[in-house]
Amino acid sequence: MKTNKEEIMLSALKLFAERGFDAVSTSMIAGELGITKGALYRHYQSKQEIFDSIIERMVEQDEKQAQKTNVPVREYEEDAQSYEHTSLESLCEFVNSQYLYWTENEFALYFRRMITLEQYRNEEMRKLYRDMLSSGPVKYSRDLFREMIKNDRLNTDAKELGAQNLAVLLYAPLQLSIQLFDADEKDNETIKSDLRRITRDFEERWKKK
Amino acid sequence: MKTNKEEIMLSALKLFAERGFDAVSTSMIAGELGITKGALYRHYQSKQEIFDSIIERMVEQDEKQAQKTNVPVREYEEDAQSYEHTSLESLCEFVNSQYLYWTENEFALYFRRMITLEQYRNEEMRKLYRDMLSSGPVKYSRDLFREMIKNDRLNTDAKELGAQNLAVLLYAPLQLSIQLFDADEKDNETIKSDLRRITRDFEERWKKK
DNA sequence: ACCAAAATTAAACGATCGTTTACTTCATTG
DNA sequence: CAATGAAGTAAACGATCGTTTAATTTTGGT
Repeated sequence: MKTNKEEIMLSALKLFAERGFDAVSTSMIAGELGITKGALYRHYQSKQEIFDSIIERMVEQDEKQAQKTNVPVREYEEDAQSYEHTSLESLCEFVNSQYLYWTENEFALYFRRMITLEQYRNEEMRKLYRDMLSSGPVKYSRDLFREMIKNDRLNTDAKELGAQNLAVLLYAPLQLSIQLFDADEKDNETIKSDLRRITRDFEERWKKK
Repeated sequence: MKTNKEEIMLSALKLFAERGFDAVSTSMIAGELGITKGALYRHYQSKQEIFDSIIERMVEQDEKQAQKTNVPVREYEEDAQSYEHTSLESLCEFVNSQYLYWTENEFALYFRRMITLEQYRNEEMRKLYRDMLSSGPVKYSRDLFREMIKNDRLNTDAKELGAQNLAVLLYAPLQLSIQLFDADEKDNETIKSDLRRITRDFEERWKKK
């Protein structure tokens, strides 16, 4: 029965996502894997190192995920060039793919819950939660809307409402949909199609006539 | 220096909201109050009892808060009568007052964070989180929209979109606004007025012409 | 000012925490 | 097949957990 680092990380992640880092003991992690806690230390130097490697893994995966989407990368490239070809359509598509990512990708699902539980602990965790799940994506799409307004890709109503509010209107339903998923996973299909309906409505409403 | 139950409850709540129930020790709670942990047990039988009394207190306060709003109470009264006089305007007002409640009422603010950290622990906590903060309010306003559609108080676009999606569109910006507040409390005033702008837009969009 | 009641302290309880140690079992490969 | 290193076990470490106990201090009413 050879346990590897990957298995330990996933078992620990699932427990951290349910109870939070401090509430999960090394015995619990080991128990989940059918080994004793001493054996964990053959693979990781400490419980903290397991946590750190989860973060590291997620940051990597998130960067890969960002590259796959149609929208420009989330890095701070002030280069306006990259924003130039963003369409309302691809932004809405991005929202729907984000829902799938945070609910159906196993690692992303549990990581999201874990970081939700750790967000108020210290500045580092708060920043991670912010960048990946709350104000980060909002700021990011606000910048895209700003550019789209400047380039006259949206209608006059959109210009009047402003980039920040547009970003909130687009991103908020995604956030709530994810929460509804957590409330009852069985509603997944309904939530998914409702979100699709809502983004279609969004697209229709603000596109240039 | 006479410590009372109220002080203990609030100190414990603030710590629970930062770290989660399991991660907070009785020594930490006592330390926050400038006493030793043994003294806590003159007021509460156990650490769990402190937690339980926080829940109890919040449920009471939440019922009071619900009665103060213009919208009908959230109880399961299938009595359609009570929904009859709900207006789009009062629903939007409700959303804005909810933002104030969950960010500026001290007890509600810390309780919300605490229950956010406990939501995945067990079915009881999940239900509490759901009822107070996620699918509960959505279902509640969905029912209101359903009744408003039936009574022909909304325009044809609203009818076509459906009560559930309207509820999501109304409630989601509130949820995200609260998250933005948590991300950076200094933005409170901006977030507040943005939310007001968004609900005004909502009202304008779906009201019967 | 005194005295009972209430509040607090310091110390100890067994349990469990994260981690280390010494020893045993397993799996691979030359 | 024997040997070698990795993987796992069981036990112990000191620290801290939630809780209890006994002694001490503080408080409030007459």
